[in-house]
Amino acid sequence: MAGEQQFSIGELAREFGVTTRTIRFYEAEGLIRPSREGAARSYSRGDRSRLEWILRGRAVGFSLADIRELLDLYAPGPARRSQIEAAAAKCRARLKELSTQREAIDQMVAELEQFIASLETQLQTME
Amino acid sequence: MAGEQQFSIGELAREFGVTTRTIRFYEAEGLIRPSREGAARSYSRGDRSRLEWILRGRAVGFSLADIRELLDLYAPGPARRSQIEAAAAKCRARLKELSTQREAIDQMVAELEQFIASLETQLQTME
DNA sequence: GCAACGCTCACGTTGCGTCAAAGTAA
DNA sequence: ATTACTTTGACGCAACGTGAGCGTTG
Repeated sequence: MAGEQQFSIGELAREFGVTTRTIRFYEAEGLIRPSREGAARSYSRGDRSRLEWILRGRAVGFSLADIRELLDLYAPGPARRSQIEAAAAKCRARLKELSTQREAIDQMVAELEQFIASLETQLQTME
Repeated sequence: MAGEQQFSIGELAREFGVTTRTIRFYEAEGLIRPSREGAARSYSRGDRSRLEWILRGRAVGFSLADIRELLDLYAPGPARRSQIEAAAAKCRARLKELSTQREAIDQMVAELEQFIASLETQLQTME
């Protein structure tokens, strides 16, 4: 029964494209609790998927505080209904922010294209 | 010829939904240079639209350093041909980044919607 | 014996928030 | 005289980056 695969911090960092500093920071913030082999951190599969989850949360723009809250949904056994509803509300709020961001990007694209055009006509009139 | 409208820092803050601290911070970073009426800052229409531009840049995720660079492109100058061409190149680079960002946002939206759906089915199975 | 990896401080950075203490205008 | 607005510090915070200086493992 020695089939329990463990990972070093460097392996996880390479796999997920973050620095070891980031992973240690999440531990200092109480988001992961890897075991130790001597002084070195040793990550189980559970730890690994927990980290993956954190990074996905980060990728959609959640703060670490948000992520901690969402992680707690799956931690203490049965999540309460009110917790789940709160989580869904947060997600919907984030969706709204994202659509605002999209609009800003579209505006910015239009402006940059206009600006480029004006630069090009400037080049035309120079010669 | 006294038709030049000026704005207070508070007016701009309210209009654009930011704090006065934010606006002063941008000034400290050299992004805006309002005139003064006594000790108080006084913003011209030019200053106002400059601020608007900064905020839109911020909304699409540019760093203040990025924004400063882009603002410098708009700034009136001797405008040599090579400079204009460099500016256009930078703008096109930004455009590429923006389309990448849009894709990232679309992905986030999709993931968040999925996650919300999973939360809702959880609520269903609770009762 | 040395490179590659790990560890723990600990200070630096960005983009503001959030007071404090004080001046000014209606 | 009170209220609303402004000013300049100056410290706090999130989420890490970036070393320093050291131990350990192949």
